[in-house]
Amino acid sequence: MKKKKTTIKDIANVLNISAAAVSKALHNDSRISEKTKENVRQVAKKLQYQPNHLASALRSGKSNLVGVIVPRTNSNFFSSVIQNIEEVLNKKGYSIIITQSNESYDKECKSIDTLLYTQVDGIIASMANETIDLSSYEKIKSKGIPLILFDRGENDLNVDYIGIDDYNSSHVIVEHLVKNGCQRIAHIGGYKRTRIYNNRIRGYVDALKKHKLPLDEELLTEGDLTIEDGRIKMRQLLSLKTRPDAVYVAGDYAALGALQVLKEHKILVPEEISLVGFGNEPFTDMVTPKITSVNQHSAEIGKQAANTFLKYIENDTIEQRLNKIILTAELIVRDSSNKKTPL
Amino acid sequence: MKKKKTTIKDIANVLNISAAAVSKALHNDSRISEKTKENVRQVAKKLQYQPNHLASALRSGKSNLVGVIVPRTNSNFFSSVIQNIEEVLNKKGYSIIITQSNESYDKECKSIDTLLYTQVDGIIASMANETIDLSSYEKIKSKGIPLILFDRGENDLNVDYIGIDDYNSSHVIVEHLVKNGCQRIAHIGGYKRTRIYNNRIRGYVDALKKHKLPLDEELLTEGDLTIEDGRIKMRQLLSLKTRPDAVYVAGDYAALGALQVLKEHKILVPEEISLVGFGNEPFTDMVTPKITSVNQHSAEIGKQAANTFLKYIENDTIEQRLNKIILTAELIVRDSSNKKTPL
DNA sequence: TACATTTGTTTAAACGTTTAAGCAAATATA
DNA sequence: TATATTTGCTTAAACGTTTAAACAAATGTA
Repeated sequence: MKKKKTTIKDIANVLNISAAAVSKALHNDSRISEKTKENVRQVAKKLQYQPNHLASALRSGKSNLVGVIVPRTNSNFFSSVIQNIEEVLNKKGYSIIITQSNESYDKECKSIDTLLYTQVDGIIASMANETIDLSSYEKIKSKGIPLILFDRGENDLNVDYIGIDDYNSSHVIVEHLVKNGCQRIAHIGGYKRTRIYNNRIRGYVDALKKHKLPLDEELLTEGDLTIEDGRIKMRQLLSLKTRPDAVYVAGDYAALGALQVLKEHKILVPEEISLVGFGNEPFTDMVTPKITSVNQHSAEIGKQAANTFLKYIENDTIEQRLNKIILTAELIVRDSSNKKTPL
Repeated sequence: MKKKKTTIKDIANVLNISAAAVSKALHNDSRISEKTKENVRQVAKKLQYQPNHLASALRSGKSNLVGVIVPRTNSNFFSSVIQNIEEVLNKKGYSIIITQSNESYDKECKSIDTLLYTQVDGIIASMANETIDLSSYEKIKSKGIPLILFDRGENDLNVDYIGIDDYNSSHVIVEHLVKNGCQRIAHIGGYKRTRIYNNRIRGYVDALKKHKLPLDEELLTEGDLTIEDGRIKMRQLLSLKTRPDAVYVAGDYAALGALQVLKEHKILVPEEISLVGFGNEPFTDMVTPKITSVNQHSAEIGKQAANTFLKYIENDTIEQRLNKIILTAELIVRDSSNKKTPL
């Protein structure tokens, strides 16, 4: 059933030249005559020659493949990062292999093994929520393969990282809420063990201090930031003796869950409780009221990650080390926190 | 900088046996003694041996890689299909390479070339909206590589296809709207050249006939079904002399755009105009009012696609031919079409 | 004219596996 | 005991490229 594939040798046979000459002709080697090159191109086309990546990668030690690991692809942030990585790398002759960890540590380890096995030339990754043990990532480093982290990183790995300033974003958000007259600001946060969520929490706490607002343990929660998590945490906040007058949620999906609960309780947003999300997912602009959120510059992150990888490829003497590129996030103020009659 | 990678030869040298013996030991060949196998395993572990996929794939002619082509990954439907494909294939030792066409024909061709170049053992694809010329897909077939299409297929390719019954779905939707008292049903459709959208349109037209409803050209539009497209088409419909009393949109994103316009015009949904989407994207359940939509069985489609591929791998004497697996879609009735006082 | 350089090609080895074929030693069979 | 079979390994070729080295022919230089 399997059709015989055309190889470089088949072309060589037709033209009565050596396989080496064909290879060089296809790579536009200066030592091959224009005439031979033209002949090779024609025969290649006629025989529908398709180079065998496995063979060339094996021989040259370069696969021209880059692995990308993301927690999931069905978020706008990640798919936009991926698209931009791909755009930059394709131009330089690289293809990308996308794998999803589904926020699972086990799946992430398997993905890393698969990518190493496939002999990728580099790995660009955003870590799963669950990941604490870094040995899988250390393995990548120990093979001498460039590793670039984005969004979800880890200082201890001592590699490049591209992300936004989470700590500062929290400050900007709290400041915005205070300006709108909020005094009792809650935070539905992610798990502290994930660096970015920890930074958002630290930023939240410090910003409250800065504005001399009470830091109430009850107003600070940790979770996985799914829609359901947002619903649960919001219900929890509503059941407090003194409800918050603003909720800053560390992820848009959870913010959406929170909004659903608020609407179910007929609580006016932002009049009674203001709401701020994080990530600027498209739906934040679609729901009623539109949710204030933070733009994470996914396109820029993708481009920078790809370029960082290319930097190592173009100069393989550079040793990898902790090198953070921190972008300033942008608060997009929408209805959910924009009171008509601010203080 | 590059660390030397451990090969099968390194293990062989340590144990003073041949590389072939090591290879066989690692593959648990029955002709290798338990003792040697154990030794090999230990040394492999100590030297951190990682098999070189390129070499084994080149030699054995099997890459254990399957290419997946989707228009985009940031939709719940596609990312769910992908996740299920991956789940089934991983169990059988296959990894998947995901590529996005971004609905672009050019990008799709490039993706196919990359996948063929990477020597994937099969390709599972959903075609880009733009794609009319099938030569790229013919190329896959001509190489004797199994090709499985899902959601967006094409009869002319004569390969396996897994999808839902679009034609019948339209009937179910129209029936539902009629039962709710709607008489003038519009359809914001996708491009006719894409088979699934064509089927939805045909189903819509035939269902109207069946219920003896007027078929008004003005009520039937074609577009790319983005949010913006939905907004434009909805505005168009509202500007008609006689407005529709129901709108069936062939995609959820466009349905969302349509809903936004309806809300901006303070039109009551479903009281004045009923709305039905397609795809059952999570946000249909999040907006107000919740949008009635059609569940496309993404998980099932993913699993069936993967299993169809495996069928060809397990028995390579089967010739590929047009073989459709059509799943029955499920209408999820929500607020946007559920009138409190139906006929 | 004699030698050096350039041009256009070939030869052969290498990349890291897998695998068919071969072979000696151990074990089974008659 | 002689022969057949099994066990446990080795040898060597192969997969389709790339590339360093070699080399003959053509061209340039003095």
